[in-house]
Amino acid sequence: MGEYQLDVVLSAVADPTRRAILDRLLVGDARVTDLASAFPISLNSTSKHIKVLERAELVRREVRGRDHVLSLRGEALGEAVAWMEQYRAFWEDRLAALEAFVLSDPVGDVPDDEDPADGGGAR
Amino acid sequence: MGEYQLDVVLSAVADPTRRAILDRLLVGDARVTDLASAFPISLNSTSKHIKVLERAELVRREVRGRDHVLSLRGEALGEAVAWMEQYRAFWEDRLAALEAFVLSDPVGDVPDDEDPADGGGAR
DNA sequence: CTGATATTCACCCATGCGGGTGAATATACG
DNA sequence: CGTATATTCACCCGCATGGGTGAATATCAG
Repeated sequence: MGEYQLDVVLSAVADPTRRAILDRLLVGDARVTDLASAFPISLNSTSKHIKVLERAELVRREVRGRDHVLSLRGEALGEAVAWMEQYRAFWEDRLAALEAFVLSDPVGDVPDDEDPADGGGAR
Repeated sequence: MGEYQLDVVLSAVADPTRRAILDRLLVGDARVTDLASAFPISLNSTSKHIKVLERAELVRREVRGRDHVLSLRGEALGEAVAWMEQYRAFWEDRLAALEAFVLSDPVGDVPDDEDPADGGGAR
């Protein structure tokens, strides 16, 4: 839910191997061994990565006899994206805004020195 | 760009303190000291976190004399979100899709065959 | 120049993490 | 039953990381 889960999810996805695992699962479900053989890491290491992804609720495990079938489960990513959306204004509309005032301000009164908001003030 | 930057960005954002710093910058620019005093960590530690955020291109530093003013710079988050969007189908439209075929298939001929993507199956 | 403020640099320390190996444990198969 | 396969458990190792302290390094103010 809150902060903690975001920690778990983001740090889980921060690892390239784990992202690769997720990418692989995007194609279809797979067993631990399948995943292990798809990457240059040991079966054991793969097992650990999976556990991390499981804790982050990014994969679901279905035990079928001796096989553990992993499948994708992206809700957690949805939450992560939701958090990032807060910052959307800082990557989207950014160029648009710049372009906008540049075009609409032939005088050249460019506020290149951003307003320091509240930041500077104190002390 | 590719994989590497995603590593840097995601691991940068995976830390709660760094996310808090970003949240703080959402309100307005701030100096290193301002950020440090806003959290229970030392000035030094704050400086390090900022450097990490800088490497991830999540904050911009403008040196004004002895003050370093930090400001938000979310493009990188945009890329991260772009990566996550790949998995959108696994959290969004999930219920919608389920509901959809349930409603549009009164016969009950559900494609429950071996659709691996589902995984949810019975249990 | 001298002192105060803002940041960083250079270390130190504990912990966590990715990866590896070898031994359990569970399930399938003959 | 016994053997092979699938996963995990228990450790071990190297390294990065978060956090801390104290000493540089800049810049501002007298």
